[in-house]
Amino acid sequence: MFLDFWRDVESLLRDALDRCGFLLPETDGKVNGNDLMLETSPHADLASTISFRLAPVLKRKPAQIAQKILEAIVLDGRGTVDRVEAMGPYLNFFASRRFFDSAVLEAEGDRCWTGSMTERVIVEHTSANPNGPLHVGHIRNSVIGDTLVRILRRAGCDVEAQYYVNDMGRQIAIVVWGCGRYPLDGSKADHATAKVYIQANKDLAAEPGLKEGVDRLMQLYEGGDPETAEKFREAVNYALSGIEETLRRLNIRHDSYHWESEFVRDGSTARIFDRLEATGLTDWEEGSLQLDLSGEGFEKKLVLKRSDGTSLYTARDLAYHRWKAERSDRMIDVLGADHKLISGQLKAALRLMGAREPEIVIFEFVSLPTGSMSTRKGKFISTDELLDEVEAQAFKEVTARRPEEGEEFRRAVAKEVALGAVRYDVVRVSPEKATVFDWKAALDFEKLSAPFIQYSHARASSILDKAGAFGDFDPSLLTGAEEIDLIRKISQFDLAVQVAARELKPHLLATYARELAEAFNQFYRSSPVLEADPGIKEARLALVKAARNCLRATLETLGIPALESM
RNA sequence: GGGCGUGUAGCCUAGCCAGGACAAGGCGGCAGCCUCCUAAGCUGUAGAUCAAGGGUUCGAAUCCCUUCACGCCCGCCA
Repeated sequence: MFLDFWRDVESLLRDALDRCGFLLPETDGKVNGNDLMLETSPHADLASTISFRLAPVLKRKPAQIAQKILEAIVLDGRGTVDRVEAMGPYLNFFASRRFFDSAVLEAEGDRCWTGSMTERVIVEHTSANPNGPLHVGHIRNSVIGDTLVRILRRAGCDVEAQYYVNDMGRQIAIVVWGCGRYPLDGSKADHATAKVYIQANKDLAAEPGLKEGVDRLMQLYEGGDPETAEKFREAVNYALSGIEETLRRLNIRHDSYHWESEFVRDGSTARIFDRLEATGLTDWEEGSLQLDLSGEGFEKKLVLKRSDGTSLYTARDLAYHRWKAERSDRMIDVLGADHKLISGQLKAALRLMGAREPEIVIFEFVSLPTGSMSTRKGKFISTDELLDEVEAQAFKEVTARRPEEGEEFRRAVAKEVALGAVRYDVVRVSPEKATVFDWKAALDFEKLSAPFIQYSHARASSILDKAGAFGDFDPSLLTGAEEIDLIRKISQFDLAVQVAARELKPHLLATYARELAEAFNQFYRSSPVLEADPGIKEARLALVKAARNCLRATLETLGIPALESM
């Protein structure tokens, strides 16, 4: 849809530039190949500022250049471009009626929501330590990760979502050690694990000599002691079952889980040591194996193996990344800001081995008004707690708005609204922004929120439901400003998905969703559908259906349920 | 101390990477709209020296430098 229009504009503009003999100046960073300086604009469907770029080279005024280019543009009257204007230095391109008509037809037919990307992509996200429940800090990882998975799938990619299970770290050894001292109390698995973990940490802090017991467990596990392995397996699976349950509430599912220990047991971590030693950049210092990354801009050496012979996280992670590289065209890791340095070192080490590097999506932290969260100290708001709270609030809202409905309906709607609200609240903010968790904002269901979008979808569904089947329609009757704005927004779905997928920025799709819902609500207010004259009525019904389909595709891509009624 | 990130109306955020047409939304404030397809909606209005200072440019929220504030990291933790 909109991408077709974009391509048509590009080719018109390129031809015109050729005709004028204007050579495009070298732009230093044309990241997305947009050397024609095209952008969507309030003044046109697409606008180009290319004249500004050409001005210094041609030594002429931008407005004159724009005029010159305009005169060289040849419209054949059959494509998606209707007309071009030069507004001073700006070249404004407008889509044709044919374009809007076909956008309505395609969207109404509901078969136009998948892009043409074909890469195999592995997205690793969440990967929280199985030592407690997901807290509101982890949600950011999970929601950004899952939304990226959905966006890339929508763009056409073959995506596998992976959870990298840390079963070899100290935190887990502490859990296993703690389970030997305290019983799990029968509460939800991840929460029960956290209680043991928190208590074990208190004991360790109070009595430093106890640390030896934990070290011993780690050595036994890395050495492959069967009895110890069984204890770890059990503890990790137990905690993981609770985490999975929470992810399910967030509408998140991983395609596969990969345990760190797999990469020790199959010898691939040992091969990492060999490969890195072969670079000549490693050293044995006091019995530990260290990698010198100063050539890659890292001051401190990276320790790969402890002096007791056990491997460190990064070493195992290197093996995991080599494994992923063999099975994908792209690897994407979603990581918290505290992983910035270590992920830079990981990439550097992969470079040294001649292996492909992952693309890292970093998100900044979510903190509480009282400070940062900590599983170890038991200082966190769990995702379960948040979802329960938001669901309760949503139930109150539904009850106030739809008192006539039965409890089952209101419960079901509250659940979907809460899920949407939480996901949208996380994904609408750009990942590099640190945020402070705010109960009031989390419980607000107004315009800048999922319920706003879900509500638009429900309104559209309700109209279609009341109308029943409708016959032939003529989209060219849709000429009102609100109608055109809505069609334009619908047509831009492919653009929104492509940009979000290319730049790995889920929040762009959140913005698009808000704009789409807004366009629909404005249309809804200004244009009666069921009461409209014959002809207009069918055309508007088709537009409502197109909008409903587009809203549904958008919500689905955000992992938010599209409700028929709320 | 070094590295990375952030700083946009009372509050929360988009725009910044690839500089251009009036700095865009939401919350909160004020004023309107339910004899009409779900008012979780729509319309209008007030509110911003885009942290501060300097520089580059025809043009800077956007690029460069300096300063300040906040966050994260600098472990034989993950």
